[in-house]
Amino acid sequence: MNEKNDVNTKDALLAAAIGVIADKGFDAATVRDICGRAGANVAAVNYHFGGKDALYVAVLREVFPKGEYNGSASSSAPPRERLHAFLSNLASEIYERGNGLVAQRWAIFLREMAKPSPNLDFIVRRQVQPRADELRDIIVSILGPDTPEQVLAFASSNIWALALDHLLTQSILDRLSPQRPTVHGNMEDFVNHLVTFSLGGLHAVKGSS
Amino acid sequence: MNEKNDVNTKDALLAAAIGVIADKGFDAATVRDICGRAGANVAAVNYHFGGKDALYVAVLREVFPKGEYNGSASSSAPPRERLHAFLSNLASEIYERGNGLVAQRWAIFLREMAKPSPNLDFIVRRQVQPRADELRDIIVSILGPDTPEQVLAFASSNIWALALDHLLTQSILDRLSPQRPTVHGNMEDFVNHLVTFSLGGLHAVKGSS
DNA sequence: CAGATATTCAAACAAGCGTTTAAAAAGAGC
DNA sequence: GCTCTTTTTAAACGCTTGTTTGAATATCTG
Repeated sequence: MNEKNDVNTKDALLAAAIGVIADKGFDAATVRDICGRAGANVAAVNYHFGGKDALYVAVLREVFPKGEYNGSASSSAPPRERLHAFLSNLASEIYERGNGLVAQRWAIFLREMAKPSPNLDFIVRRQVQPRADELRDIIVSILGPDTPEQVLAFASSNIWALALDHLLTQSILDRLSPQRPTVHGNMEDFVNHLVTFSLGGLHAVKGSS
Repeated sequence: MNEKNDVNTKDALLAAAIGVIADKGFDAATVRDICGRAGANVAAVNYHFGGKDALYVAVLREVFPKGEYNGSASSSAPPRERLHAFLSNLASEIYERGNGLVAQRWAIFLREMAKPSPNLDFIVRRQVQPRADELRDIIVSILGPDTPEQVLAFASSNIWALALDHLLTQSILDRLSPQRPTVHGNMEDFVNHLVTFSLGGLHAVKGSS
């Protein structure tokens, strides 16, 4: 059967694939590169996973585990605190340094967002849906239950955009103002700014509807 | 020399390349596809441009012409009006329907943002810089000249993120809430919402600094 | 018209891709 | 220790990519 070296090779392939795909994206990642990093033969991917596409699916199941996200704060907490917990949690994940699994998760998510594959549905279900549900709940608790659907949709998009911001525009900002203050060194400032800006925007929208 | 058929073929190649690259991105675009659409031979790209990379440079020079952007509103107008003009102009460009040059411009910009090439510097200089300068000026006129640099940088990023939002997250939103109200049909609502939300956020940030 | 130049074309090239093959190596069960 | 199954391996396959080639065609020049 399969016990010792099998598991090692298969796991090594999976780990290598996560790294390469997070770095270069699925299209640019080559089977030879992945097998090279895993110390395995070129044919290993096909033997253990059945092909490059199937390996990608296995990678996504590993990187986006089911039912991992459980919310940022108690739903009974005051709205401002809930929003702060939500944004703080999101920001610390997105802007985390290093090559940990969380960073790779958002890197893969970003690439799928820019160039969707059939697997984006899966990623959205695992990664975005629970957070989006929570955010919507927080917004309703701020704007009130009678908020028009369109305002709710716009506001949700707005706060998502604010949180994802640097993830998406980092390449631009590097070229636009290379000496700008980094987010990493001012994470607390950044999150507080986000909360203040978001709440200001939400209240303004609430008053005008 | 080159007068009739040369110009025709060269222009046809350029037009075809713009379309294909805006659709699929530079990497996924093949010279055979481009030449096919242009009704030219496979060797035409190398003959007229010297290679695929050089063709891409020519495409970018065509799509991002120099000195095209002249600002959205008079700098003497009231801040709210300037911000409205700025966001309205940006939104109408980004969310414009059809395959016009403006739509292709933002499509190429999005792909470069997600996967930067050495040419992103050029695009930023032509496409982003003038708008970013104007936006910064508008924000200063709202927050005041003594605003800390960090707040200014954060606020600029925030409003850029709000404007680019749907361009970046459209693929997500399609999967998250397929029946959401479209932006295209409510452009005026959307822009007004953006202005209100942004001003609310800015004033909140101003008060807390 | 002739001759030089510019352009098009079918074909081939080298390199890289994911995948397949068949034999060698390693391990499991008795 | 021997047999059967699982895993690894080097080599090759078929395909697509961007690019090159050299001959054929078109265009311009004097």
